Amino acid sequence: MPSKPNSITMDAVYTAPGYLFRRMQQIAVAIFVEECRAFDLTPVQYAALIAIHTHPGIDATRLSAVIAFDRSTLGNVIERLEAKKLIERKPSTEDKRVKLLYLTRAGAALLRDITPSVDRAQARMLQPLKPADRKALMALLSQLVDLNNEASRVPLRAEDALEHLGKAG
Amino acid sequence: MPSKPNSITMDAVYTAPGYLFRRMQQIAVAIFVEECRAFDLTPVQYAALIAIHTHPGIDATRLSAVIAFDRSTLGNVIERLEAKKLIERKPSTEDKRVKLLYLTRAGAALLRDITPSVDRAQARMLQPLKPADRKALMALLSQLVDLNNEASRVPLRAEDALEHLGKAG
DNA sequence: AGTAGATTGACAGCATACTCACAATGTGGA
DNA sequence: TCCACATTGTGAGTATGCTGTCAATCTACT
Repeated sequence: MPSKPNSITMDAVYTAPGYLFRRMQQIAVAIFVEECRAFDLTPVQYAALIAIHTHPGIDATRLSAVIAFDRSTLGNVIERLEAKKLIERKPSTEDKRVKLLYLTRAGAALLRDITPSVDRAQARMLQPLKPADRKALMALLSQLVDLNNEASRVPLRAEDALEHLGKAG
Repeated sequence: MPSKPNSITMDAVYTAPGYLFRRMQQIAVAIFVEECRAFDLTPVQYAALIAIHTHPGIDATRLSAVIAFDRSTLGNVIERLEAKKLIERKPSTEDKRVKLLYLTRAGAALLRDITPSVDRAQARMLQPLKPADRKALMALLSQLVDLNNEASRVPLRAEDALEHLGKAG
């Protein structure tokens, strides 16, 4: 079924990098949610919990840099995590604008319990590929994400997380 | 900077396939929007326009299958495209439930004019990689998306688009 | 013919993901 | 000191992306 020359076809969509990235993200989220259904946690909420666990007492702005997540959106995510009693917000004594984030005991427990499900989800995403191809894909994608970091609206700033250590009480 | 054994660190996030897919999608959308700012068109709206151009008279349900896009969301996308006068909705004479989708003259013109910008955006997404690596990444990702098609909530059904041909007036 | 079940588009609701704007607060330079 | 500027959290607004449900309609089976 040859297409007319000069005509726009669906190939312009199906073979475009952007389309493949969108599809893969869709698939990844679907697999994550399915595997973690029992815990009622989204991929973003999981990333936020991990970051707060790794950097107790981090504030929202720094958290957004650490997980490359828009600050406005993060506000809602934090609200939901707080409503589920997985994290706590405590005002900083040094800066009245800042609210520091901590895992609750329930949050820490959930993080421990959900790990096997998350690992299963991550494995499932790559499962259809041969092991060597999985490694190759991850290597290329890591590179590309790193090299394109500044192109996104919210670049990843992993080192930002360390700043609060000098200030915290 | 060694981490404690048994402790959960940010590596659990940064090296996870799901996180890389999310980051890459974020970056891809940012680049697309930036390149196509003059046309005020999102990646999803672009995909929908291409699909309607390729399959004039398609209905919303089949369109959602052709671009692997959730039907509920697609309703809003169609509304916005209609508001911008890029597409038209005409009731089907054969099935009173169905509304058939067509590009307007303005929609066709925009599709023609935006193509260079879209191509530039797609190229920019992969630019940081060496040409051979770009090909390798796209090949692996195409494979993975295809093999994982059923895992997503809205699997791609490219062949669905052909069904309306037998029915249309 | 008539009805059970499927399909279609629409709607409500939740969760990302971004824009811009704003008040409260903090910081550094004149 | 005081004032311009930056930062922090928050809010409104838009756009995906999903879950449901619903009425209208169509199809297939009896």
